[in-house]
Amino acid sequence: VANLMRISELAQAAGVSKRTVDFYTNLGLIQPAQRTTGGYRLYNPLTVELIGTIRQLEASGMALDEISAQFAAAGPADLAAIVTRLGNDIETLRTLAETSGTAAHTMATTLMIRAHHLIVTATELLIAMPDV
Amino acid sequence: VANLMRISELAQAAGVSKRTVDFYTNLGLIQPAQRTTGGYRLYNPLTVELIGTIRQLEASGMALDEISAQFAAAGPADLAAIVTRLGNDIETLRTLAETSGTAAHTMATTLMIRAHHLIVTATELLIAMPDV
DNA sequence: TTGCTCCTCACGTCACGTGAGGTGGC
DNA sequence: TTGCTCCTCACGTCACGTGAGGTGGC
Repeated sequence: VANLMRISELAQAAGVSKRTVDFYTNLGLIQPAQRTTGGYRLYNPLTVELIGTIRQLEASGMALDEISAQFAAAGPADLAAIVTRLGNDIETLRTLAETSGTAAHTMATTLMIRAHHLIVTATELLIAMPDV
Repeated sequence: VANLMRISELAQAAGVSKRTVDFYTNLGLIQPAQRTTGGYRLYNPLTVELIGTIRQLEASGMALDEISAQFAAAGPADLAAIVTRLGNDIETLRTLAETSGTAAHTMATTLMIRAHHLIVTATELLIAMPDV
């Protein structure tokens, strides 16, 4: 196990404060790969990406404890099933969109933009997320 | 204009406290259709549904000021375009889903479930939202 | 010694309300 | 008068950090 990072290196590389790394560690969102005999945390460099992922998820509106719960989640959920269901529901929405009042239309658009952000974030995760 | 409601009727019908109706009114999220000469607010009964919509949007993670901004938004956004884009991006995600690690898979599933909630909410809006 | 780290306790900020109390309409 | 309403100022709670300060490792 080479190249483990101390907190300030990690913070710098991830673009957050040391305090935030400390905070996330205490929440259990990230864990040091090991500790020195003196108790210094030593992080796997992949944690840099993991922090990036956490920030993305936060920006998508997930609370830290939800993110934490997901990282701890046991089995692989059925992503394919939910994606299929999503596709179907979008078809429903598409037809509805053609005959709706403007106020609802505007609100719905906002929701769909948010949904789109989530989908983009999920895609980026599948492409880039380290399996820490 | 018949059947205007006072604050306690509205609160009761919408299932929120009078204080909350007051709060939303002050934020401009809802408006009384008129006021009595003494200043009592009189709300359109459709406001009951509107409050329901607001609660749904809140539950979907929208902040009140965003909801407010959307109600105030001018033009009809291009819902059809964003829905189409969403559909395309879901196709991308579907193919990715077949070859992803479990950690990313689990996170992505969570995001998709949230996206699905947004889509369901948007659909319900298009079906039910009063154009207040 | 110097600068780094850990830990803990407290504080800061923001969103979303809620309480209370004085005021006037009904 | 009674109960309703308005308004305002303050407080409560929770999430997400951040500050500061004492401690020990490097």
